[in-house]
Amino acid sequence: MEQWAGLTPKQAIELQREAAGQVITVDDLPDIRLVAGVDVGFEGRETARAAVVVLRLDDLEPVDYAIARSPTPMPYIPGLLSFRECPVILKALSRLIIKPDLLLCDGQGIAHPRRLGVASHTGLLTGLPTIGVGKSRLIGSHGPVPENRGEWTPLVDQGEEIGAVLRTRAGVKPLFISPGHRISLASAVHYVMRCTTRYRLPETTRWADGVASARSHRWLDQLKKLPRASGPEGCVSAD
DNA sequence: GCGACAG
DNA sequence: ATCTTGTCGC
Repeated sequence: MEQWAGLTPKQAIELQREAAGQVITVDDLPDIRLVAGVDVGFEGRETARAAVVVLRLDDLEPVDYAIARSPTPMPYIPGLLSFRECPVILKALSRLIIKPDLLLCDGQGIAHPRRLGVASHTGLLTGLPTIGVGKSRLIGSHGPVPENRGEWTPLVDQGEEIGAVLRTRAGVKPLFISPGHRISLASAVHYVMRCTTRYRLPETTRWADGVASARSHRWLDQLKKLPRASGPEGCVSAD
C-alpha cells in the first residue's frame, strides 16, 4: 500500500478495476455495537491527518479515538481519492484500542465510476463493514429528494442502483449514502440514520471532524475521560 | 472538443 | 480539502 506512492493515475485505475470485484454489497455484518467515523484533513499539502472516533451505537457516546499523520501520497484526483486517504486512515485505525464493528467514511462507497470509492476501498483493506457518507455527488443521477427526515431517493448510474440520496434533516442538503463493503444499501441507510440525531451529518463523522480540528472544546473535554493514556496529542505516537 | 468532478 | 468575517434566518 505504501507502494502507492508514485502510482500513475492509469495504474491506480487498473488497481481499482481489479479490486472492485471483491467488494461485497449484501449484509455480512456482525452484531453492531460499536460504530466509528473517520475524517481526513491536510496540513499543507505535505501531510495528511486522519482522526477516527469509536462510538457506542446505543447512546452514540465515544469510547475510543485515534489520530495519525503520514506523507500525502498523491494529489486529489476525482475518482482516485482512496489512494490519497487510505494510507493514513489505516494508520489511525491500527492505533485504536477498541475496534469498531462498522465504519462510516466521508465520501462514496460503490457510488463511484468503477464502484470503488474510498469507503469500499477502506473496507477491502481492513475487512471491516463500511458505509460511504458523501456530502456531495460524484456520479449518478436521481429524482427529487423527499422532504422528510429519513426519506430518500435512489442514486442510479447506468441502470444500477448505487446509492441513496438521503434527507438526514429537513431543509438542508441531503447526503449521498452508498454501501462501502459487507453491507447492503438498505442497511447502510438504516445505520446512517441510527447515527444521526439533530444535525445533517451523523455523529460519527461529527466527532471525527471535531477531533481532527482540535479547535472546539466540547470534543476534547469528553475525550480526556476516555481510557486512553493521555490527551488528544498524546494519542499521536511518534509520527 | 466540452463539461463534470467525493475530499 | 483549505483559505476566512460577518451575517441571514429559525
